[in-house]
Amino acid sequence: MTPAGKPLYLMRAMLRPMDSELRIFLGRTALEVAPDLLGWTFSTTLDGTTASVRLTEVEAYMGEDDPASHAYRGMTARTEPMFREAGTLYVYLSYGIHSCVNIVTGPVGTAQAVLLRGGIPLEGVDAMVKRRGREANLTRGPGNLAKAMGLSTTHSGTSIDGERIILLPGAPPASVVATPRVGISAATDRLWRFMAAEDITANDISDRKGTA
DNA sequence: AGCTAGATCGGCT
DNA sequence: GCCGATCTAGCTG
Repeated sequence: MTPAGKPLYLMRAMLRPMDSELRIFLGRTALEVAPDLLGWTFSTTLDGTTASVRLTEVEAYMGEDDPASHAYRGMTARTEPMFREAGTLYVYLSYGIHSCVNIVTGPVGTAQAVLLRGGIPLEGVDAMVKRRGREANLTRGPGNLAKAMGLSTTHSGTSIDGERIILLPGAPPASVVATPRVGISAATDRLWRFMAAEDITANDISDRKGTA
C-alpha cells in the first residue's frame, strides 16, 4: 500500500485514466468493483463544461445470472452495450423520463455493470444547477446524477475515454453500508447496493422502496 | 399491433 | 407518505 492508503495500481490509474491498470480494475466482477468505486471521482466534460462528483452510492448488477439485471434474459437492442468491454457506459431510460448510467465491468460478454446512484458534487456545480433546473439534490439518485452530469441515453455505448468521460481513484469511505438494491422486485435478498456510511442520511435507509 | 411494468422523481396531502 | 407524470422496451396475441 502507498502512503495514501491505496494500492499502487490505483495510484497509477489516477495518472493515466483508462489505461491497462484501470482496465484491470474494471475487469473484475461488478460485485467487486461497485464498493471499490465509492470515493472515486466520476467526471464528464460535455458541452464545454466539466462536471465531477465523488461517488457515494452504487449498485452491482451481475448480468445474465442476476434476475434484477436488464441483461437477465439475454441481449437486446437496449442492453447490447452491457455486453461490451469494461468501461463502456450503459444508459437506459427509466420510467420514460430519467436516464440512468451504468459502468460496464467484468469480461466481455458477461453483461455486468455498476449503476451510479449518487455522488457529491465536486466541480461544475453551476452547470449541474442549470441542467437540473434546481439547486437541491443535484446528484442524488441515478436519474438526477445522470442529468447533472449531462448524460442521457444517447451516451449508451460510449465509454470511459480519459477525455470526455473520466474515472479517477479517490480515498475510499471509512466504512461501506450494503443494502438491497432500490426499486427492483427480483433478487431482493442480495445486498448489492453500496453506500459510503458517512453520506447516509435517515432517508437513505428508511425511505426508499426496496430497502430493508 | 397493443399492453404494461418499470434499476425514478418531485410535488402534494 | 402517497401519487401522478411520462414513454419505451420487451412481451403477449
